[in-house]
Amino acid sequence: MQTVRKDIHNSELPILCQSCEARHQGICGAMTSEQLLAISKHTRRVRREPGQEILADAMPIASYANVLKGVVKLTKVLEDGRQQVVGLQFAPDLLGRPFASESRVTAETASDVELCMIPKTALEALMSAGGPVEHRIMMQALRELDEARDWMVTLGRKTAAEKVASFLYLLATHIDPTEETALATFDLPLSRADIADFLGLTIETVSRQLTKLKAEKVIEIANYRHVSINDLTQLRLRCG
Amino acid sequence: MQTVRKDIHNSELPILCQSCEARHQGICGAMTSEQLLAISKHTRRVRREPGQEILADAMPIASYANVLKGVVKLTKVLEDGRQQVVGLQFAPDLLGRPFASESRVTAETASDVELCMIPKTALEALMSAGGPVEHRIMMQALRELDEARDWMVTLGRKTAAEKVASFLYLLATHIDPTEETALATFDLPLSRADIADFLGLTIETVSRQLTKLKAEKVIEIANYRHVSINDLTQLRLRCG
DNA sequence: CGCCGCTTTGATCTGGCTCAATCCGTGTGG
DNA sequence: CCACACGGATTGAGCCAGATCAAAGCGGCG
Repeated sequence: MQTVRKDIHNSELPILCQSCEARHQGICGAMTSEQLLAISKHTRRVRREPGQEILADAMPIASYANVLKGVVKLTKVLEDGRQQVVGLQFAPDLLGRPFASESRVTAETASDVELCMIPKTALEALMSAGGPVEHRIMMQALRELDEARDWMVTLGRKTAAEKVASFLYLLATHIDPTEETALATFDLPLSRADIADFLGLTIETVSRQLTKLKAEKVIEIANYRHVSINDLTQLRLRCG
Repeated sequence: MQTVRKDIHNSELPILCQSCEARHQGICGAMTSEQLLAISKHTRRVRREPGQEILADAMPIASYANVLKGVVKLTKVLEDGRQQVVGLQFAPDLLGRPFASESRVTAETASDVELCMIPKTALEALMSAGGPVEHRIMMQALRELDEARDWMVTLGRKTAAEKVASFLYLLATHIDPTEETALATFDLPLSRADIADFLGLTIETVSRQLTKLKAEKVIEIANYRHVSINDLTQLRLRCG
């Protein structure tokens, strides 16, 4: 699956960075080999199980983190406990709010996740240089803004059936960072409760809509988690 | 109302920029007087009535624009015509998607609006320098991302009553760029239809919730447009 | 095997939508 | 100056998509 890509500078690169997805599309792709070598002395690769908190809302951020594998959900809660997932981060997204002392969201692992932790000071030193690294981070922020606004349409104006279809379509097109086209089969990285919180629905409604898509042969689900998309065009059509 | 603020460099500044809000909090605040003088030769101050399109979705962007006065709504539509307002821009926000050839949203004036049009090439030249101007634009993008995610909670998890209260609270705290505290009285810059599209509700529901807030003495409305907030704490409490 | 947590399925309820009538402020023409 | 028409806003009645409440089903793990 994960093969080491050709890179003319591989010989000068830290071993761990050589096969790293972030080296290509992620922010590390904007660094010179010298910068990469320097920062790699401070980074730390970690693995997290589902349901672990990475950043807490309104808490100081000690580290940024590159998502290397798996899915991280960004959530917000109301005082009374109502929750909304406000974004999903896939490899090779950078986690952490640049230029803010505290996070504005809670970031939690949804699936098994691999992260590359980057100390706040180390990354901010690279950013303040104001070169290609800051630019790459800005591009990610702008992309996230576009995605957030797309999702606002889903939350505000789509039916439950359209919401669930949109969610499956989003996963199919985002879950594999190396793949350009939509994936026909994958494991759901989110529980029904997480999906409900992402779509602004209840668990029961999500379940019923999935059952409906299954009954209509658009998708198949095995073991509650493993999804196969039989008809991607049909799915796209149902996104509203 | 609008007074000329003290600025030690005023004498070197273009006349039009001297009393301009964007000179202070907006992107122009990040420019040197030389840059400001240079770019001011290309900018053009325009006035627009409500309901005018400034940027069209999926269309090339000819110009960026600084909002100097009034409110601009950013909208997206589904094929079947369902519409969602995905953001409101107040002075001194910059309008236009940086580093994209086309807009991802439609921008339309909601109220009477004053804009400072900046040709695409002129602003992008300043940005590619990568200095404080790009940084200031990045800060705006990050703030807009925070706001979009806050609004996702409103769209996905709040009741109609909470949505309307949140909308009024948002206006009270954003409509006047010079004022730090919330405004107790202002004119609604959006029609009931626009408000409904912002909140993911229908016109009728918005109207009923406003009537309810009026009946409960939290607000007053004159002429359908002029709002007075009697009890800001009460309003805040009703935001969920 | 038996418990536990997640998911599905069923029955009922309700907040917000739909459809329809009316109101009201504004602009227009007589 | 008034009569009238028009577009946005309000109000009312009834309905339905999705929420809520409740009861199984199922898979994984000790």
